[in-house]
Amino acid sequence: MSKDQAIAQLIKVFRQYGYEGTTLARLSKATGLGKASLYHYFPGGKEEMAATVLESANSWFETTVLKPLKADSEPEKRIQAMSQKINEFYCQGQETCLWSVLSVGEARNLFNSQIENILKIWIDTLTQVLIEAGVEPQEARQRSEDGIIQVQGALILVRVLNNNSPFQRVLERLPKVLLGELSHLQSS
Amino acid sequence: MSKDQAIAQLIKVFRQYGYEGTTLARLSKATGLGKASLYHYFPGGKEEMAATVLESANSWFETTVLKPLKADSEPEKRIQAMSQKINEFYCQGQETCLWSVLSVGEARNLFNSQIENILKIWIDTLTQVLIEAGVEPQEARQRSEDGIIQVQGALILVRVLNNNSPFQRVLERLPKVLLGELSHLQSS
DNA sequence: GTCTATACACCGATAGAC
DNA sequence: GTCTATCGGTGTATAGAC
Repeated sequence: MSKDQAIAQLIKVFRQYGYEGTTLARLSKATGLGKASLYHYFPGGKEEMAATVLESANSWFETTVLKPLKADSEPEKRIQAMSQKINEFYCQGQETCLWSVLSVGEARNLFNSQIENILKIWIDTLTQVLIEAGVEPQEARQRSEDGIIQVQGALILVRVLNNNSPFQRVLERLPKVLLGELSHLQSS
Repeated sequence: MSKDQAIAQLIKVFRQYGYEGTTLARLSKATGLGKASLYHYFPGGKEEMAATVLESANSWFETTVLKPLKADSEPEKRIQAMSQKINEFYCQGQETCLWSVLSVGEARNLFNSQIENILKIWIDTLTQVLIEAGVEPQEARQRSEDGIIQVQGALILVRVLNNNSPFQRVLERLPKVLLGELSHLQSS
């Protein structure tokens, strides 16, 4: 198993159990590697594994979700592309958000600056698209934050209710919410 | 220190660290009681402490947040009262939601049914108020879910960005969002 | 690179004195 | 009720054979 293949398995464990709930035994079982083998790939141990997994997720997010936002097509198209990729990123809402689970407890001290960075980049990128679509800058920023709020909140509801339809609903209307076609959330 | 006073301290630890990140050492430090004293109050150990804390939070939520929703005043007033109490419940957004942290990892197996119950009651109660306010039943349910989604999502954004203004904004407009005064989220 | 074996700290939990 | 002392188990991490 290559390092990249291992990372793909590790991320599932951190997502499901959070940082403190993730044990080397679970990581070992998920990858099929012994503990000592994990330390061969990640000499820094659990903390390095989490950091690597987070870096990998952020990188995937930037290239797959954010890059299409900076494309040269109409803002509407870009936002729809983003919504689709978000759906993939969270596996139709069935997967917990790595960022939200790594922002609690001790993990917060270790990783929150990385998470804060990527989230701010997301907000900024989305804001820029909305501005290009003709939305006032301040309003654009609020709507961007609101869109992300809805995605994150829906993930929690899905997890608790064991039903991913709220997530699907949020994603489907996300373009309209952002572009204001529902006259939604105008600071009014 | 009485048992109720102890519970008030325990809840802070579980909120901050989640279930697996909460250790008896931290619970002991937060309450000022030795581990053995904690076992005197909670013979079932950490699991019983978490269950008690969750039960206490749910009870507070039902009497403080949900009861006003069933009052005999206008729906608008009731919803505004709810928003105020939610603000208290989450300490102006500075406190993590106990439900969301107890719905990950192993804690999910132990507590999610309790959390699912209280969340469904919240949705149902809110839906009923909106129906009384003249909203169509299906639309009322969706808006109720959306309101809760926004509260939960805002809490995550606040935690990651170290800035509680998204939470304040969500709470301020919550009545309008629910009552549809922003023509918000009509299934259109 | 992967394994078994192991070191050492901390975990949840208990015993028993006071 | 609260404490100190301690148990068995598990946590992270390492050593060393292959």
